[in-house]
Amino acid sequence: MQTSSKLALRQTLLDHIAQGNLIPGASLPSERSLALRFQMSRNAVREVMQGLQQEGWIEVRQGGRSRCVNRLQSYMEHGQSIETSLSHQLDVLEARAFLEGETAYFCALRASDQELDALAQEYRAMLQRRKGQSTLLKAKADLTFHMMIAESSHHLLLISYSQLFYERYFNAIHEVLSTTLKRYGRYPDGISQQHEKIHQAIQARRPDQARLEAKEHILYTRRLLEAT
Amino acid sequence: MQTSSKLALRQTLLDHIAQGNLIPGASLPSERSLALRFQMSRNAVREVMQGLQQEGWIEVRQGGRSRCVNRLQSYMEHGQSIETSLSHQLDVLEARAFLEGETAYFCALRASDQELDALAQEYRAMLQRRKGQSTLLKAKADLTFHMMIAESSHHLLLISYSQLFYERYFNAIHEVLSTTLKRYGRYPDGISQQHEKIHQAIQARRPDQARLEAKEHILYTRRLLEAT
DNA sequence: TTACCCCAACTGGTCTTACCAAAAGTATTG
DNA sequence: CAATACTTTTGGTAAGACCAGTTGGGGTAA
Repeated sequence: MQTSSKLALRQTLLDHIAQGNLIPGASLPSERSLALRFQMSRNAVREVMQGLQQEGWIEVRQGGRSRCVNRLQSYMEHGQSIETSLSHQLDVLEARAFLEGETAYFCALRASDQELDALAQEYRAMLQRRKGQSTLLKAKADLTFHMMIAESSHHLLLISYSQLFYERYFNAIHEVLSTTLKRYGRYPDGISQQHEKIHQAIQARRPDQARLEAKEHILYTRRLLEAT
Repeated sequence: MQTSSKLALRQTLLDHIAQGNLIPGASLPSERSLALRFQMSRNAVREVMQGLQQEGWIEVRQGGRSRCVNRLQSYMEHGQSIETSLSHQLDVLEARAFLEGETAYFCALRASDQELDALAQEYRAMLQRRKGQSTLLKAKADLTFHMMIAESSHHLLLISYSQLFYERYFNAIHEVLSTTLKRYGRYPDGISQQHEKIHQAIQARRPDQARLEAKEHILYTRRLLEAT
């Protein structure tokens, strides 16, 4: 009976990870609370956690919370240099186009109602904030919006990839935005409209439409940069 | 302090395995005794054991003792059919020639004095028993002698390999012995002499000599079979 | 307001004790 | 000698206590 509890706990946690409820970096419930919820001793919980840790799913530190791990990390450990060349930025945007399309697709498909509400709220806040702020903050707000979409996709691979992508290529993305803003003085109408279209498609739960809009949005940005 | 104990215990066990003191199939000390010996809680011991189990070093069953595992097992899981054809038997003997040579070498090099005594005792017993017994028992006695040499080699890879070898190819080996005995009516003098030479070389702790004799011993058997 | 620091609560790490369940060993019995 | 029943041993689980870091919030000072 207790052995099945251990398996149940393990499976539950793995499911949460696989389904994107426990995204990389998110903290797991404490051992004590899990023991309580699953009606098992903390001892048994620890053994499950240790197993998951050993398999590279979670990260455990004394005192701190246990965290879900981004398993793609090791695949990105090559080449620390973040290129700022034009060709590299174009490459980044090409990859991002695919990524954004898929995350938008799965977000529209899988996001919970609460997540959609939160997304709408963040979107409105982004519109407000956009009026008078530094380029850096605008870029951050932009990324936050896109990251929320990614996190609501409940797609482990996409979430992991997005995290690393934004972490690693933030400078490149910021550069693009900076260049674009410098040229137009403000967000081009195209970009604002595209954000709006993406958001509407997601809220309407139209996955294919969301994918199309998101992909086009990035490719539009790419064309702007390319025209330099 | 306790963390270092865990690492120490883990390293100690792994060392014992690597050095052939804990051969595959051998049982480990109980959790309670290890906790006592290493001055740590049984809890901590269990975590170490579980780690080793997860990495495939040991096998744990409730009630029974924990056992060291033969990690080569999975590499030998192909082809269940034990061929008794001549060509296959010759192949087996060729592989065995190398194996016996190496085990004899490391046995002469690394065996403890107690192990050499036990080997001498087994050798004498084998000589006595050889006089009037079934072919099957003679084959078993022969394999026991060779297996003792392998176990005294303190060479994890050779021990693991020998175990699987004898387990899997016992029938083939028995067949060879049976054919040989049928033809000569008894152990050929060559074989007895070779056993004697191997044993003496090991007891004299002359590794190269032991390897030479052991290899020659098997190749001699192989030639006998080949001459069929 | 902002930045910093400190302390209480929280979380993982370990130890102890007790009891259960399965295997292994031992004595008994046919 | 073999089969059986009993006892011991061993791993599995639980509960409680305490230690050792981390976290986060409130207070203080700049």
